[in-house]
Amino acid sequence: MNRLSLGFRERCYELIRQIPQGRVMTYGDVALCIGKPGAARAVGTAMRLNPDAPTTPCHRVVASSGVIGNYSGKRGVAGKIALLRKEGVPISDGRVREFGRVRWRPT
DNA sequence: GCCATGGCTAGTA
DNA sequence: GCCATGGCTAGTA
Repeated sequence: MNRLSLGFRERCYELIRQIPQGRVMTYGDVALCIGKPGAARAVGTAMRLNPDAPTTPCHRVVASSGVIGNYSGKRGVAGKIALLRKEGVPISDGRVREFGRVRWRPT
């Protein structure tokens, strides 16, 4: 499947499937990486419509501030936090700690 | 086509 | 203020 033929949502999903366990990306970086700078909010929409969370790991996408952000999968934000913690992402007070180290960008 | 609705955010105050 | 989605309506054919 040629990635240029994929729609916005599929491009998002394909990208976030590359995020390693224990790491996160921001909505804005996802937008940037698929060539749609400024579409952070639309990335949120795509994540909301993710048909198979958490297999397609939309829980690994957080706000640019390090704040966890929303989650429409099982158990909502609590579920998102639980998944991330299980994967080794340090979280307290609703934000990712050591954000600089945990934040991931494709190489 | 228009409009409302969001898992948002850079940049002002 | 931005952008993809989805629902709905004029207004054409």
